[in-house]
Amino acid sequence: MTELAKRSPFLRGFEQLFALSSDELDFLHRLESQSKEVPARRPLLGDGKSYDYALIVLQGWLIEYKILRDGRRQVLNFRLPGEIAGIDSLAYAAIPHSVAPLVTSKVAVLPLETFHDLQREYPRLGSVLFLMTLREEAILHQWEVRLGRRDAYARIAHLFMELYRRLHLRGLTDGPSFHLPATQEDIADCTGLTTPYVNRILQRMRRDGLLRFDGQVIELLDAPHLAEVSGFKPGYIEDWGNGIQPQRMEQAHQA
Amino acid sequence: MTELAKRSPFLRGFEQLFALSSDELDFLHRLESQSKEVPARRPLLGDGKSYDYALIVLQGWLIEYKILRDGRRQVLNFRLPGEIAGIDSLAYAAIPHSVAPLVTSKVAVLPLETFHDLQREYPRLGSVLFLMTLREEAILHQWEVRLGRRDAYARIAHLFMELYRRLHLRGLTDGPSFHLPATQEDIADCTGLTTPYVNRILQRMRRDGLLRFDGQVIELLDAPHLAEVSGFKPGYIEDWGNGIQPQRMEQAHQA
DNA sequence: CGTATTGTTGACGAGTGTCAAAGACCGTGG
DNA sequence: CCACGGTCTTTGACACTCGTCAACAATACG
Repeated sequence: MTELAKRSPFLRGFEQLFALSSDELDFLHRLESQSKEVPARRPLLGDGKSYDYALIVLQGWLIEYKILRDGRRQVLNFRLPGEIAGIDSLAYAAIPHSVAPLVTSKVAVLPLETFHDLQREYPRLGSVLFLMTLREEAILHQWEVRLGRRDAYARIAHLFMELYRRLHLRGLTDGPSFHLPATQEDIADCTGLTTPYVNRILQRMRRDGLLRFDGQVIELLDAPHLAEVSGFKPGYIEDWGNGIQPQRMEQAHQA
Repeated sequence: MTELAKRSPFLRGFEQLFALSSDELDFLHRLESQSKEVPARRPLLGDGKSYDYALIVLQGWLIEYKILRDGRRQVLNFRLPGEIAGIDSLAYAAIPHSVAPLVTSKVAVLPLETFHDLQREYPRLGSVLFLMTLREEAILHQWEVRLGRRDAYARIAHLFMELYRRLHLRGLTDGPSFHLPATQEDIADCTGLTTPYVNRILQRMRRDGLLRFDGQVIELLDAPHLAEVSGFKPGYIEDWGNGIQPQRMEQAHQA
């Protein structure tokens, strides 16, 4: 149990799906062992450039984003501990977006060559990565709906709900609160809004008694109502499919 | 060559990446052989339901979409010939979106079991599907940018450019024209706009001499300018990565 | 030929964006 | 310990893109 609590979120992502063989475990361990700390806000991967590796997030928060010609920015997704950023290096000579940490974070390099080894020699692990990618897609679909068909209030509420649940699955929430190291500008660039407007909406949410924040800690005071106004349903995050249930996180949480 | 021109878009998707062994070819052929015709606009997969199969599109146009509680709709993506709809059945017990054909189309069923066989016995094919999924993701990223950070004019222009290039890769364009079996309401639900507004924008584009359409055929009169105003860059569609170049399509095109 | 679907138009209003300035906050160095 | 500079948040006044609603025209379809 203490043994298990020490698992990185990356390893837990696999163990949620099945028990790892010791070979597989070794392999994943080796991957993680070469981790390095990266400073906040300094891009790790640049749109249009070539890389022969992807990044495994071990700690912290990364964003994937694009900058338009006129300087506007759209955040495409967050990358939380246990997720992989930049796998598209596999499919593209020039990756089609940038990646940067929001705060000082810890990442491990995953060389494409190693990735191919993984696919060849540990097909079960390969399948898991494939599944992870499919779940990524489901998340992106939600981002599309949010951007295309929800108003500002619902967009922000929905984003917070999503982040809360994603973090919760990883044992990274604290009761109804979580740490969100994003500026209002970041939130604006996630939701397709502008900074001043995000500010006004956040104030309204506070007045409505839906949330509270000091510093970078957000507390969801009324999650059910937030879910209601934003049309948030957690299925795409928590439905683990095919009868495989997510391992209970309480252990890690209270560790 | 005539041999090759007869290949389905699905097969060609694989052959763009490497030469198929005869075993692999047989396997894919068997998949396609069980195709059936599906009528326009009648949903094939329903949001929240369970399926033990995905669909390979052989002919026609499908959309993936979500309906919100209040009836609004967001189209998430198109599925063109050669693509697979509903692979998320793999990752979710309840798929998180609906799928429907825009017009009478031809699809083949891909049982999940068969999919697992594929992954096990034809790892190279599995890799291709993985790559396809990564490219899906890049396309979804573009949809996010479009919805989040472009105005109505650019959204529509960008959408048309994307569709044109995606179709072109499959040899489904006709010079500067292509068949788009979507109503203005469909376009509105792709771009996060409303039908009347889409209508007005389309008129402006016509007046600006950018495009023309009769019936469901759209002709791009000034693709460079369309690309310019919408910030469209085709890299995410055509960059085939890792030195693998897309097979020339002219052959199929003029067939 | 009707009848349903799709496209088109108008008047109006609401939701967000824009721009610019002022406060709050926070780390840093003197 | 306070002053300073930078980043982030908050505010206001105003403009404008886009949505809403409703009617009508055109087109496809059976």
